[in-house]
Amino acid sequence: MTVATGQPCCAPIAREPLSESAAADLAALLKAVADPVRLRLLSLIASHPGGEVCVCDLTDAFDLTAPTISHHLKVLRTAGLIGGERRGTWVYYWVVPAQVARLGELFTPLAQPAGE
Amino acid sequence: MTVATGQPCCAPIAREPLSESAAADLAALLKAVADPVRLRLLSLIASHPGGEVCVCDLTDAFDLTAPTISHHLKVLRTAGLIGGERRGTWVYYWVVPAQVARLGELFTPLAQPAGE
DNA sequence: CTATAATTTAGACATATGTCGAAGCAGGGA
DNA sequence: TCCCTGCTTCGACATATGTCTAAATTATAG
Repeated sequence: MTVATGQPCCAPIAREPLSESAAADLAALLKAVADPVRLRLLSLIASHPGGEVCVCDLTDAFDLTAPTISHHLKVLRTAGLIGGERRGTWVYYWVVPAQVARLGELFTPLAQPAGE
Repeated sequence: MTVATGQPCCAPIAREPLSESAAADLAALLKAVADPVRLRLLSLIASHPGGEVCVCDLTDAFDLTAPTISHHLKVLRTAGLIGGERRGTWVYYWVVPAQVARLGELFTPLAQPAGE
């Protein structure tokens, strides 16, 4: 009848129907990571020792032109998932943990379907 | 220096660079939820007492035609995020927790940037 | 000041995606 | 049997997205 797990019960998504505006907001965030290249970019940046990566290193990891990588980085940045800064000749990017965490929280404690 | 949280440290995405195929696979899953309508649909289904919802109830919640709702449900279903079945006159849908959990796990224990 | 290297911006183009109206397919009743 | 209701499939269409080439921008080195 009631939930069997020790969870605080239910991801936001399962607790109550998402409002139209919350859905739009979250969908925009999800769109930013719903691309193979951007997922890999995010992973590359997040897993890099030091937490920062030079664009030059990112470009080498793909079979894509620099403008394309730049475009994807901009999408991630606009979504607030990464931050970036120019330092001399190179530009460095790092992840913004709080924003990435929003994605995780959305689905995580889902587990059981609502009623059960 | 080392991570300060009690976390098992780092979501898969931050532990090591995602492989090309893993990224493609996960991006497909994320694409399925990276839409305001589908997010709301998933939330409506997940939060419904009983864990099942009739399509007729879903259609009423949106300013969209039935074919469009049907299309979105198919996308969610193809991604394995929901299951569905016809029972007499009506068709019911429910969420598949394991698949939804994959999304949460991807980002959840991220927290700190890798190196720090 | 000019040349070179690292990124981003701009513009173009092909493909993918969201939405609709019309038609097709069950099931349940008269 | 015939029809009506609920849902899906089909085809069309406008918009969004990913990628490229060419050009602009910013910084360092001669």
